[in-house]
Amino acid sequence: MRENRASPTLEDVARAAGVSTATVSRVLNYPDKVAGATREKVRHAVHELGYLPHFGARAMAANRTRTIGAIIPTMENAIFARGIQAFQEALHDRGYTLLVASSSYSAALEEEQVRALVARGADGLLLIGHDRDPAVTAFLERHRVPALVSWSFDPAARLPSVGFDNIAAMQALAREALALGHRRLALVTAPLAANDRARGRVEGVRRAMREAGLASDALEIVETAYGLETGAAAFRQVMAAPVPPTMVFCGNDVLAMGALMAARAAGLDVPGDVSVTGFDDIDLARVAVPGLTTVHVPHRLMGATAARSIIAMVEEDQAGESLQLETDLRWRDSLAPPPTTRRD
Amino acid sequence: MRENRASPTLEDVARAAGVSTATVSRVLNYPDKVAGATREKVRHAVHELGYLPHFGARAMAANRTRTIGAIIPTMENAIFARGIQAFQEALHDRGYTLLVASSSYSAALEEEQVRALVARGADGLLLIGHDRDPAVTAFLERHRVPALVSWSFDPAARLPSVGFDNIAAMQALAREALALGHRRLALVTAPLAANDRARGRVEGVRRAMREAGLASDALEIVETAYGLETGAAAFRQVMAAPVPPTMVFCGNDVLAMGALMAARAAGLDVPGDVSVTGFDDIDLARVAVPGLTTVHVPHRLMGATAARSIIAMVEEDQAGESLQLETDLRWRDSLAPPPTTRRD
DNA sequence: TTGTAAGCGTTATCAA
DNA sequence: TTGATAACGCTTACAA
Repeated sequence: MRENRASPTLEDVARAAGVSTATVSRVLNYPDKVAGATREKVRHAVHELGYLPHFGARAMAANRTRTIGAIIPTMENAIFARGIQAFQEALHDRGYTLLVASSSYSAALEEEQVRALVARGADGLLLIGHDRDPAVTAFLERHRVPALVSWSFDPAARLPSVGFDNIAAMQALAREALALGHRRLALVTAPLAANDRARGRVEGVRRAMREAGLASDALEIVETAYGLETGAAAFRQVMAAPVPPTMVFCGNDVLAMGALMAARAAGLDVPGDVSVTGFDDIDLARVAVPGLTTVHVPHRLMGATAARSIIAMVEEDQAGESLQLETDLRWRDSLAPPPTTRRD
Repeated sequence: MRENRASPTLEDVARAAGVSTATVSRVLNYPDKVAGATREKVRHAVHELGYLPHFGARAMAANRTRTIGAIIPTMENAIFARGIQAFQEALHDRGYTLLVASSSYSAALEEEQVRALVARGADGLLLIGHDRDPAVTAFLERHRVPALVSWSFDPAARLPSVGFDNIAAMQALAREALALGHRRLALVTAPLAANDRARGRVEGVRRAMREAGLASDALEIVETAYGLETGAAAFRQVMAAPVPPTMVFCGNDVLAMGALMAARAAGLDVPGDVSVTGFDDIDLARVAVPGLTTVHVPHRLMGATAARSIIAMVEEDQAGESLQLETDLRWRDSLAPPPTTRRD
């Protein structure tokens, strides 16, 4: 059995090249520590045999994998796709491989994924948002795996972060809406528990309301799972109020697209009858009819910056420095002054 | 240095529990081969120490990882997201972990990713489409890693596949367009090289044209990279012809959304002035204005079926059986009869 | 510049 | 039911 070894090993290569395994390993890892002729001989043998280093063996011997893990709430939508893509491109440029796992917005699943990625030898981890069981951070510390938070910025948090200020970003948007004259406000958001980004965005609207002298608890809030249909349903719910809002903030662009869908289906004109805004500025926002006014997040920059940061943490055993990025408003067509006609 | 060992090992657990490492390993892998009391002692120690098996060591000793790799052209869009999500859920249910890599629609990168995943110990691989360098298949054979193709079905291909017939699916759509009276047809597609799905869809339109007695080389084709903007540009190009088409097929929904965007920007009514169709039926297709008529692909079913199939290949050393899934037309608003007015 | 050999943390075979 | 112990494939002192 097993006469036909499936994959050649270092030893096979060494034998073929007539050198020791140490030399082959050196050629693979520190080419210039080996004489030119030897190097070529070895490379030839490697190629000839179709040799592939065994990752597990390497991880065990070297105790590092040049692998970074990332755990995002979901792969199924565009919100994280662009940033993660940039993250992975930047990692790749530095010779690192990205392993992506998704938590389905579940704290328990996130914890499981953290363990899975650490077990797989991730040298460092990228996590989304600051909200999580301290046990997770403790686990990471115990295993000496550096972690960086993104999509959220909080210099006071336990883990370093590369992200933006969700409160300020939403507050800026809400200020504009208030300046246009909106007074009856509603907000559709992802579930707030264990989601500091979502809570930050709510807080942003509230602060803008207080600034404008409004009672911030007058804000009608509907929490719902991520999705087009759920966004549509939440919008319907919010508009079913005896005195419906003239302005519906959505915690992200996908929920906002759902709201736009529901509005059209209900024969409501956006922004004539009601204004709708999103958050993220994903591709969809431009395709929407009407164009979706939203908060632009510099996803690609964020991903690239996060990559640089986590690599520094891994390689230089650095504490990890927090970095704040700026967001800005993208005016399109879905936000306008409220209807002037008093119907009641 | 390194006095404080970072992660506890099997040996630490064994010592804490007062048993041998073999027993700890048994508790972890074959719990019922160990006496109840011993088992509990060990489990307690595992928990106490926060022990986590070292993946690399395990891979090396057991020569399997319960990991499946998947290489998709891109993570940045929705086309693969849903299917892959279903794939991973099904794998998870069976105790497997999914590793996703993306090839950016590049054959060379795909090859690199295949090697990376095999090096990481993937027990099996999911690939998209049948087009690839035979060297890749040879490599997989040499390393004894079973692979399954999805998003395309071809019982004659070298690798087994779980997917649908791209030709027939597009042909069915094109038949409808022809039945509505369209005669000047154009098609916007992803680059055809190394993409059997895209080529199949073109062929589908051509066959329908021939069936209808049309010269199939009258089909105007524009190849372009994946994206909203590129789809828009390709649409503009196609419509700039001296005699513009009344019908623009798009090879996927994202290109179609780009076309819709461009049409709106150009003041063209869809489907009044020109009909547009997509392929895939991603979420966007429903949000589009007008609603996008497209080919529905059973992504979730495909992912789940592929998972079952690849696991069978891995566990039972099975050859892998090919399975064809059905697609169907989703009528929405972007396809209608051509304008009746003769302008020329 | 190259080779020898000792780990790295598991699993699995064989004995007890 | 449990324990020794030999792999597994690689990296890296240390020696030559």
